[in-house]
Amino acid sequence: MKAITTAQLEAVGAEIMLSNTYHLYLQPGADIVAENGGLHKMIGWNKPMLTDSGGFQIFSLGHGCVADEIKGRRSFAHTNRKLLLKISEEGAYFKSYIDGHVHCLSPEASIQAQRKIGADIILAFDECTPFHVDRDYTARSMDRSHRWEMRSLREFERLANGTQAIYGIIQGGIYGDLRRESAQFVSENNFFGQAIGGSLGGTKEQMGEIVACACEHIKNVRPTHLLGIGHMGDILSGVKNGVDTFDCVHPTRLARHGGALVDPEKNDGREFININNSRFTHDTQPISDGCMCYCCRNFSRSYVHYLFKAKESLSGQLLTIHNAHFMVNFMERVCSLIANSEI
RNA sequence: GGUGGGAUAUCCAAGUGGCUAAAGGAAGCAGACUGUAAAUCUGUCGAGGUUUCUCUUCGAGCGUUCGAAUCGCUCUCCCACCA
Repeated sequence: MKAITTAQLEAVGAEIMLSNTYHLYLQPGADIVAENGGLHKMIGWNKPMLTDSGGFQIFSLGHGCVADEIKGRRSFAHTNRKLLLKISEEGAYFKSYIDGHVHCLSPEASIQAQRKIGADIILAFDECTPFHVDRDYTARSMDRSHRWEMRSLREFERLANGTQAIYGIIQGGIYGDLRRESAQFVSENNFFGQAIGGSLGGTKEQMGEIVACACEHIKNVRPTHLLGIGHMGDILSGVKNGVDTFDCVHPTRLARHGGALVDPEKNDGREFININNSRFTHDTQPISDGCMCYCCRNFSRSYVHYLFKAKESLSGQLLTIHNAHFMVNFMERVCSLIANSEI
């Protein structure tokens, strides 16, 4: 988690953290994490943790920014360098963006790295299928992901020490029948839970349909995770379809860029305010009225605005605390709505 | 007192006769951000008008030229060095 300490995260009420196998694999390396006693110990986080398999990052190298692909947008960054070299049955060959060395991340290599990192929940290695790809490719990619997931499961069972659980991943892109097939595949195999991944379409409406379709065909009562989704409306929509957990860079990245999450009902439907805006220069109110986070209890919009204008690193830290608190609080409200049968 | 260098839009700074309302930064203003190569990226950025348009601008003034931020003269102010 960028711009925030684990102590601050705990204070905010966060219960679980997602970490990134791909980045830890390249730097500092899974062995270094293991030498530090595992990731929990290394970063001082005594609560649950999951790791992504690295699939998303590797395939973002081949298609520009996958976040853009998922949304059907053209990527605007990292487009010049082709770092994804080859996808074979064995795994994905790619060049390190750090030093140019060629690596192959296979299901076995990903699981081995995740074993060393030591998160409580790990993910099977899959191919994150992009948006700008035809049905035929999506189908073949899904089949390969299924084979990779089975290899992930076997490697996981081979290395199992009783402290980790593994999720399968539902692929299938924007095609309902493929999503159904993939959901059935994951349900029928011995995963602890399942995550919904890959392209979720070009619009929020399409994303809602795809998630609903995937959830509909899950044939068990295991936990379901929706990968990479974190706007409030999308979370609510996912929850209504039966999704249990989410992960997303949005709250923390937004924070570092000056975006503070707020109640849309009090802000013309907008989910955040841009604290950089000049209208906050003299605004001595807290970011979010009534918010109990460290930032809102102590500081004004005017002060945070000034910190951003002055490019103080504390600026991103304060808003990251606020946004993290805001999301935890939001999910607590969602939980109580479920408890009261209101959704 | 002498010699040399300089003065460009909010700031820094290119530009030495027409392609210059004037490169490039910064600041300012706004936008984007959904399994994090993002403390990043994009747009805008003299004043007006809906576009091809008009007006004002490169220290000040006068001049040369069809045409000047760019050439000449005078002045003002800064900087360096020598007395």
